[in-house]
Amino acid sequence: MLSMKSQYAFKALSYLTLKFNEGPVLISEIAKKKKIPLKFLENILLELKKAGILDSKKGKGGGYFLKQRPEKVKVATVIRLINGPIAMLPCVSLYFYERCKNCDEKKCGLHDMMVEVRDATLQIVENRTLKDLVM
Amino acid sequence: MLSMKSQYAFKALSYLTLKFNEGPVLISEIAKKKKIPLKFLENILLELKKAGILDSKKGKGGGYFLKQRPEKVKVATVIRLINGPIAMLPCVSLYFYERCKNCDEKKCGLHDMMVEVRDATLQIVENRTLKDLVM
DNA sequence: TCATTACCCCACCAACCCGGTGGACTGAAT
DNA sequence: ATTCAGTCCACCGGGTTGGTGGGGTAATGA
Repeated sequence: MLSMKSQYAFKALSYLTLKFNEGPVLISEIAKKKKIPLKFLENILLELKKAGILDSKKGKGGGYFLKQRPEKVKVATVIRLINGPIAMLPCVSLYFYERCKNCDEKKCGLHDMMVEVRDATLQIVENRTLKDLVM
Repeated sequence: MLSMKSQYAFKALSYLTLKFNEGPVLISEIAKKKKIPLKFLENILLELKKAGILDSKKGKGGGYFLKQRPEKVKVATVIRLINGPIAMLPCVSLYFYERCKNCDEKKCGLHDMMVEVRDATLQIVENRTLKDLVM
């Protein structure tokens, strides 16, 4: 399941997508409109900024805004960044791979099935962007 | 991600599937063969029994065994039991549904996408059984 | 320049979950 | 009665989740 943090991230990003090209948006505005705890949102936005998804401007008239066009930001990227692995097992994860202990991947039925699940999921989240979230 | 507990559950169930119709299997045998901490495995098997997937026999010659035929036990059932929801959001879960707060399901882009992910996943795990894990 | 604005950063918190352990008890078979 | 093996319950350390508080610092604009 996606954590609260991930859900907040998507809400905030949706909001910033709608406000794309309208200049910086205050954290407090996003927090209020999307009903996200202010300080918690601060952390999330900062993390998204460090990952290169958002950018910010300090001082009066400052705030956060999308660094890239909404259709350039894949949903999968955001999930991996804020929530972690998309796959159901470490041994089938593309970005967070870890070998199974005591289990031969070559002939593990669970492994094979989870590869299928992973691919079916990626098929969707790798091909959707922030733009799709607000349409 | 599936928890260790879930992975242990699948390992144990695979083993019991191979030993199907050979009578009760000792917890200690499963623990040893599958390298699962004994006491932890105890809890897991008990949970699977309470859910009607396994049955057990006490005393000498006792142990655990599958209550139903391996092809009758869906992977999805085991995941839901030991790991919890399969969906990525509470508001798209079929068995663990919870309403989103401050988010209209009718027009939430994330919601719609997660319904797709859920269905793609269920397509797989609802149609695979313990038997498929050992083939 | 200088105050204000608003992001930046760090430390901390309670509650919960995960992975696992210890010990006592109960029921069945010999 | 004894032994075997599952049942039950309580507990535990450590990590994660979902926050909160407070001060620091960079940019703005008057």
